[in-house]
Amino acid sequence: MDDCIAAMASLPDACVDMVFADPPYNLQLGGDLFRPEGGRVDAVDNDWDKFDTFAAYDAFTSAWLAEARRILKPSGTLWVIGSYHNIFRVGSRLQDQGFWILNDIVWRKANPMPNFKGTRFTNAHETLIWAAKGEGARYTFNYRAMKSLNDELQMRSDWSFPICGGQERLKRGGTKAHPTQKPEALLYRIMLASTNPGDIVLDPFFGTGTTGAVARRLNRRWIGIERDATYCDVARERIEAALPLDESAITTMQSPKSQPRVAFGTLVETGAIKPGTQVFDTKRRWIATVRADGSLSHAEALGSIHKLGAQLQGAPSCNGWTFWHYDAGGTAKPIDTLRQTYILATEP
Amino acid sequence: MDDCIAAMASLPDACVDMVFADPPYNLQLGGDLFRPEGGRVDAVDNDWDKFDTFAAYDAFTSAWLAEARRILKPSGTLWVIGSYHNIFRVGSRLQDQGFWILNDIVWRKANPMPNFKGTRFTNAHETLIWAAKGEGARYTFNYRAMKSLNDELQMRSDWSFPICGGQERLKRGGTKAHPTQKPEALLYRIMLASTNPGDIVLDPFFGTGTTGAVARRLNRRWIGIERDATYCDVARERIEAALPLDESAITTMQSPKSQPRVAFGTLVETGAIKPGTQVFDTKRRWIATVRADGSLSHAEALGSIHKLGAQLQGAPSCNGWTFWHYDAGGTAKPIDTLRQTYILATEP
DNA sequence: CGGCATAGTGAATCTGATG
DNA sequence: CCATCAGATTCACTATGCC
Repeated sequence: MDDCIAAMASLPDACVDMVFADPPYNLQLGGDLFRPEGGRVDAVDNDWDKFDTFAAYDAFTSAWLAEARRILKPSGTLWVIGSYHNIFRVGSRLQDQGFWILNDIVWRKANPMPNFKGTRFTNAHETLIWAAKGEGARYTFNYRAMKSLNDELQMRSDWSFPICGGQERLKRGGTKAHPTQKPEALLYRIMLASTNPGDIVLDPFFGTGTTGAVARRLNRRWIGIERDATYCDVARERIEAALPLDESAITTMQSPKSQPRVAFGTLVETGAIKPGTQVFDTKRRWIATVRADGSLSHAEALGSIHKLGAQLQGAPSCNGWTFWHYDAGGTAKPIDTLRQTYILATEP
Repeated sequence: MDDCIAAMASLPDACVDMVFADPPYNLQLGGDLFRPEGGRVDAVDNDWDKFDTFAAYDAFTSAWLAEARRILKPSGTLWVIGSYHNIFRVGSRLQDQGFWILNDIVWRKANPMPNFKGTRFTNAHETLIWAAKGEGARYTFNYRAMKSLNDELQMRSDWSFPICGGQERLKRGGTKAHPTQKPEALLYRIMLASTNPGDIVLDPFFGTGTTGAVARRLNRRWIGIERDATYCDVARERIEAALPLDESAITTMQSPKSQPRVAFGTLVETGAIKPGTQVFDTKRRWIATVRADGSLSHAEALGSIHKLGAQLQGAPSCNGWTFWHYDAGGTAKPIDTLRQTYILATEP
């Protein structure tokens, strides 16, 4: 239970892998929170007052963003959720601070509250920003896990989830415990996409602890900052009840990138494919010969499986593992098959 | 043909009913990007999208927004479209100038370009901001027309349209006449929602004149500002050919209602089925385990509900929804039951 | 003329490890 | 810092051409 800026300030540099933030955006509520030190302008004019309010909100935003950026590891990422009231201000400030936006994500609400007066479009979505610590920074994106979640199609930037209600909605004395409780499904996808098991996730506006509950289920570590004691109580109770998922269920589809790398030369050395063997592309436009050092030759041309494939096609690059095939008892198989067999045989 | 700020400056105060702006996005692209099959992506590399710094982009944004606000009637509204590269900066500046945001609208693209390298989520939407001239200003919103367009349900803030292609995409010498032509359906909905017949619509970044063509069809007057002479030529030709639509054509402008597609992963995320749950076929020949990313595992085999079902049976394909079952209090039910329940619970 | 295979394309901040 | 190289990576839709 603490003010989020002060609490983050007490943490060391570069200590967390991900920050998820659901900052307040009701400009009236807790107005004094957003006042910059001594900057109160005694205004009567509405426009001036509004400017003052934006300036105060911006100062608050910049302050917590700066702390969040400081405590993020170089490879860490930031997630912020908001609506049109505040998201443009937040997005602009985080760009100013050097954060590098990776995606903006739209959460489409399956069952939003209607616009009762019929004066605008039904507000049926909220916006999330996903940002790395800076341009060119490395970051975690579990591409294969996301693709798997979406029936083997790339996960898009628009996500559909119902709003938080029913059993999931936490109550206190018959009424909702928190006005803007986020669905666990949203945090589930966020953490599965951009963190690994054991990573540390920090939420500076913890509320009733959705971030903590999902982190526990997915075997991530978490830090929650919340200054309202009642919310803290609700969160504690809830997270204790959240059961971690079994290790085997948490493992996700891995990208080939994270598999051990095997050189084609190793397959030649171990006898999986013999020097002198002929390899070819699917349409048999080119036939090349495997050499003792793991290179391929075709007429005068010579190079690695990738380089030769690219050169012959006149392409900028080529994945030799899937381009070149060998004859396996009458049927053509990509040489990648040999690599997979080798990996399976040598894995402990 | 003119610079947009100078051209707007030559107009009197409060003379237009609506401004639609599709400003440069400031994409900040790096080097060439190649597709997996080898082709090169034809990127937006035009000079008009190049800005040295955020500060330069912001100054440009504030300048054209100020002119747009000046020439708007008190009851007029502004529409701006952008992506995460620029929309937060634009939104923040327009709020600073006193514009009052009415909605942010998400254009969900039915057929976006994929993320070829698998490094981020597929960028599948763009964002529009709809704003009145100030807080409390009167404005036009044709609530009934929008509700009617949407099968008698309130129009939501997320709109689905295909990107502009096919016959609609304007060509010049065999290639696209403009790199970022917007679909007419988008402008159609915007004008139908927020203007009346005879109103004046101004577009400071006219391009190939989508705004003008739709305005003519809907019997609105228009002003287009464009400094590129070639774009102007294309626009003139196009608008001359644009004929007012009859009723039957209007109904075809609506996007076809797409069948709700639910990924198995969504059921895992929303807790409808938990990671670690065991699923099996009717004859219980195979038992598989649900994993956190919505894939199934069975011994060494691993894949989507469809892929794994096909693989185990040695079949070319398999409908995993009806093949796999779960234990529902003693009786086996196909996992499709869960999907149907989810659709019923979340469809508006 | 239809069906099917192949090719092309769209506002994109699009690799990572090693030397 | 840069250069080099292994090797991973795509969805929906339109247009064209062949049979």
